[in-house]
Amino acid sequence: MKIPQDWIFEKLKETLSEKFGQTDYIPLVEPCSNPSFGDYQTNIAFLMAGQLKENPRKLAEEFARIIGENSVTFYPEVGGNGFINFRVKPKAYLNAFLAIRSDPRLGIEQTKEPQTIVIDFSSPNIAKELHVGHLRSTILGDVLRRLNLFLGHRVIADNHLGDWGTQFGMVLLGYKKYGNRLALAEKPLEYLEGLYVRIQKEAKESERIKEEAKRELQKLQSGDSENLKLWDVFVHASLKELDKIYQKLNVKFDYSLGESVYNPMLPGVVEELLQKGIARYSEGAVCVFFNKDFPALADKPMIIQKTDGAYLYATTDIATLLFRLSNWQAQRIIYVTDSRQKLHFQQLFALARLLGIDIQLEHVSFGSILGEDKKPLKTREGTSIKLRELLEEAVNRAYQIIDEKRKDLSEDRKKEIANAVGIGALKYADLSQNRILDYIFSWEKLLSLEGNTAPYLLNAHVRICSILRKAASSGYGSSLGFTSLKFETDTLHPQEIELMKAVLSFKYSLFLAAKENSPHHLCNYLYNLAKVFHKFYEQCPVLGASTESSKQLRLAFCDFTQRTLSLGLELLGIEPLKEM
RNA sequence: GCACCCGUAGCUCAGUGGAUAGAGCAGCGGAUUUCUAAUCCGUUGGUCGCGUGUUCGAAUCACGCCGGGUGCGCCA
Repeated sequence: MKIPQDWIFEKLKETLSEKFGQTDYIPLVEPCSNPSFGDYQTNIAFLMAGQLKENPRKLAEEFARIIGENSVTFYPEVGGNGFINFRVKPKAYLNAFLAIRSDPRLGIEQTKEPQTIVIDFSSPNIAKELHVGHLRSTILGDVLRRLNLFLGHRVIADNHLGDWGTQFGMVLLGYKKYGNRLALAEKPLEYLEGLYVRIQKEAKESERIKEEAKRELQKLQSGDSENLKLWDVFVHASLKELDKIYQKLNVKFDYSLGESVYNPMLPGVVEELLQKGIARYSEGAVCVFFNKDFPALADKPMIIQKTDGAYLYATTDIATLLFRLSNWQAQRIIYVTDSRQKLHFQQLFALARLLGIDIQLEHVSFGSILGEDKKPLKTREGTSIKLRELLEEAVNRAYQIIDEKRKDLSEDRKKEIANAVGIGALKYADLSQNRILDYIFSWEKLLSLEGNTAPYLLNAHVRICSILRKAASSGYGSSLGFTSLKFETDTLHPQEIELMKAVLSFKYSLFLAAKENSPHHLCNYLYNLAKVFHKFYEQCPVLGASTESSKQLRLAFCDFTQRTLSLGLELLGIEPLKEM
């Protein structure tokens, strides 16, 4: 659906082609850098001036004259050296709002070119507990899944589990040496990780242990029935525990195809690459070299088979890529992993090109989570923090705040709210930051009720819900169905206009977040919307509005803002609480 | 050694070719018999790491330097 900003864009394009005979320029229309200039600005005159060798100011004035005053904007003003500034008529905002307000998708169309997108995220090594390091991939990937689904794509969320790697050699050996069926049944992941750590330590000190672990792995990979049986037990125990965490985080997958699935395909993959001359033997290992077409990878070969015949992470990733292509007809694959794997994905993508695969491949990388000392977040003992414990602490801290502020609520309700606020705050702290950067983890900032935080957004949502509840109890039902009244635009409060402007621009934040795989654009938008709403809330009484039509219109603003916040939070994987 | 990422207010961060660089926190000063103050308003605070260039215009692009991080043939 068209909003004033779209209208301005189209008007400019129309003017370009009809009056200037230009179809190449794409005018940039954005909110004015300073509100005193107007609502929206465009730099089109600068773009054209360069090539046409004209004075930008003169061009801008010509645009202004041609467009003139119209149903959407007042007469455009030319500012600076050639900016064209548009001031939107309140009536145009109101019309756009009224046209959009009953749309369940809030005026956002589904894409006309749906793609099949595979998102590879979370992807932990199993037989070990999830730790902080898994948090970013898990929630970032989940948001990308939600976002692309909402925009109308076919999305396949695939948890590429590390269920076949070296850790199993250690765990198998550990279990055979110190195994305890009861302990395994009780706390599977903790127990398995304990075994892993123990053997890893022993292996560091003893070559013999190292060899034994390696042998257990080889036995597993060559189909030894005892080891396979144990492996199966370990995997299932791990998955059960993992699911608990995913459930707490409200993260869902369509598939959880681990590395073991691709294991049978690996010899064929290597064989094919050798045959095609893409790979060759080097120092006993099979390598892919990227000499000519990929200068950045010139001296960075990709090893796909070790001297001892074993396959690697890279080999599995190639098999996985081929699988996703042939079984799912993937048109785009997004890998959500930390930025240290950048080189690996450059190699993988380059190899895909060598194989003639030309689908969209993206590495959505992200930085590390640091402690307040700017070093990787660790426990006091120096071990990595378990995700399970991090979630518990977030919820506990939220509970303490709620317990303090809401003595009136039942115990169960307080727990529910603490859960949503704690987990939401944890997710939001991560998502609201540019993913490329490392970020510094701070409980204080996380659960603060001020600033760019989940609790602040939730609070705005809660307040609106409270108004809507009160309205409903006095007969205003769902404001979606409210009667058609005539709304006077000249009595609109500036904050009402601000609020309309804010809710109408929701779609741009979604498009940007999806295009750049960066949810923080959506967070910034929602934060601004919550701020604008709070201002409106301070200055414009809703239930106590001076006229009936004003009251109903303000209820409609509340309703639409509520739905926008609610959808935005849901896309971020945060539960939009109705009270807190 | 080479490659990539980062450097913006005391702190945490937005802003990646547009006008006078923004927010939050912290600090200071105000507002509440509330549509939930879990809020709002005002205010202090900047050689955008440094230098040179490209451009009508640079925090943003190019090159060089400084500082921090990450990666670089048998880990994932």
